[in-house]
Amino acid sequence: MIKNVDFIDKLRKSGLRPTRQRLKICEVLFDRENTFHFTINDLTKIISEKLNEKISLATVYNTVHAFKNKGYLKEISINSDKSYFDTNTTVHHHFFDEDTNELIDCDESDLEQVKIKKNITGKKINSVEVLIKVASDYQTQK
Amino acid sequence: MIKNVDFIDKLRKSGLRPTRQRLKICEVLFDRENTFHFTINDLTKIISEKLNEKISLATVYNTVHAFKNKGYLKEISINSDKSYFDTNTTVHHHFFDEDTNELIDCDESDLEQVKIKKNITGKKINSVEVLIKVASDYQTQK
DNA sequence: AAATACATTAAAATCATTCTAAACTGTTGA
DNA sequence: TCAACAGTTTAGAATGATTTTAATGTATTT
Repeated sequence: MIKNVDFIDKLRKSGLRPTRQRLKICEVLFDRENTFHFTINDLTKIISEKLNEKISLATVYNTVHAFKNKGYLKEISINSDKSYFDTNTTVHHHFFDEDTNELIDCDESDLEQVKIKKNITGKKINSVEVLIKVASDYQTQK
Repeated sequence: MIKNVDFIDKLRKSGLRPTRQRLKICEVLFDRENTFHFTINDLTKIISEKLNEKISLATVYNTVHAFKNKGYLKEISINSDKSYFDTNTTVHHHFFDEDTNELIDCDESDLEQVKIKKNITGKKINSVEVLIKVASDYQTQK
């Protein structure tokens, strides 16, 4: 379990004031064993239902974007109707379960290094991301 | 150049009535040499500015979704604020130019086959998509 | 050509996200 | 310590993409 002072420190070092709201959100996002994937909606629900805290929706958006800009969160695009965020900010790939709308991290050993043989003149590669969509065997392909 | 009768035929065979609006949209999307990537906004602009046609926005959405459902278009998720569509419905990967917001198809030879070594029990893989984000050399990484 | 089912339309509704401007709070430094 | 300032939070309004509604229009069937 991570202590609150650690988050206070982390926030201060990033030039973000450690407010009650930001600390609560830190607890939800970073005080856990595993990578956490969420939408703003998920996070808002956890805050209000599980923690019984009242944080304005605008603040949730502000905070998540602030954390993203500081490199503590990564935004993932699966479909266009919603943004997913990931507490794992390393370069990695994903499985996306179309039955449950759940994102699952791939680790190093799950797929072989993606080799790109062409590059676009004058441009550098910023990221290479693989998204593997899966669904139940009996389902029809989308 | 593809003839209108071809589109009429194609639409009928798909169980879609060949209306004036659908035919116009077919011309824009499918009467071209290369793969076409677009947003609803792009398409609407072409229809009204280049073709001087008036097609209701709802119809553009309806038609694009109908074409997608029939497998004539593919939806691509790059970022969450907009949907991109692609007239190339084969399995293929993309470069995304972050300077211009332009999507570029990869062809077979641009990258080596992506090998997935793990699979999720009870689930089958529906798609494997690679997105390579590029930007000008002098730009800072996003 | 009537009847029917499918399509189009403008406008309203919806949903995620961003903006606004006022109130609030952490931090700084006298 | 406390005033002043800059950074934050907030509710509610605004925005922008997309969907729905319900009325009107049109292709197809008989």
